[in-house]
Amino acid sequence: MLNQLTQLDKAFQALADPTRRAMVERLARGPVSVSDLARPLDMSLPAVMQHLAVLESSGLVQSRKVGRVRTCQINPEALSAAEQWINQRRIEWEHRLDRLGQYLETLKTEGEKK
Amino acid sequence: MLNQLTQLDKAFQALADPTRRAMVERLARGPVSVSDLARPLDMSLPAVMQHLAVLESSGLVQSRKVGRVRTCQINPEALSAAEQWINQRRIEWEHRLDRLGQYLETLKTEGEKK
DNA sequence: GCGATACTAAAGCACATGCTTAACCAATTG
DNA sequence: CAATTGGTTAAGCATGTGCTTTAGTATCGC
Repeated sequence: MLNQLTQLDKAFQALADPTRRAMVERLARGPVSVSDLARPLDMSLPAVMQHLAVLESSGLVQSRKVGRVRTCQINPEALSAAEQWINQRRIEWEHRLDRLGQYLETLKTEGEKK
Repeated sequence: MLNQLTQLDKAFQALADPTRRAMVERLARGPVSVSDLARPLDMSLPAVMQHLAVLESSGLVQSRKVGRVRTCQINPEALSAAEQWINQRRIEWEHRLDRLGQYLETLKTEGEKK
């Protein structure tokens, strides 16, 4: 719960870039090699490598090299950590609205008693 | 679905900063004025204003000024847009694993027939 | 072994980000 | 109306980000 905050920083920052989101979208359909990952992207291979490094250091993606080809995979756990942070804020907000609604309802019925 | 990509960039980028996440956490518990929002944060008011500007341009937060006090509120729609993007990638990945599992299961029963 | 393939490492550069301080304005409050 | 409170603007600066190019180093297929 301590260093995890830093992991959230990294996860959201990784997802903030459209190129990296495109990479994640591709990886969600299955593991791919670096050069396959790079093929549809309009930039140099080193640039893609740098994006991959960001994704890996955020924990969103893992990769391992076999022979000369590095294969990348999504890590759903890191993905759901980010998802849950957002989810909790939304839930919290909605509960607040519920309580507010109940309160207003109380005021209303109190008013009717008079 | 077109400009929304840019909105996703902004939403994730907004959430990538721990100060801004702290602000969102505070706002999830209810609307607050700018100076109340700033109070627990260890930085100048202008710095907080700049973070607020980022949150607003991402659509995650809305604010309006009455008299001399600006009150900030969370916008759950923008929050859930980001949440859903992540969710879809995770779902996609899990479905892939399901299909893979079924395929392996098929291979297994095929093998048993022999 | 030898060329092609698949990455990797390093340096450099333009632009964005996250602060700061120093004014400044506009509603309240006494 | 003067002082305070709550917010805003602008400028400046250190550091970070997203590329590029150039120059490698390991495999792989013949």
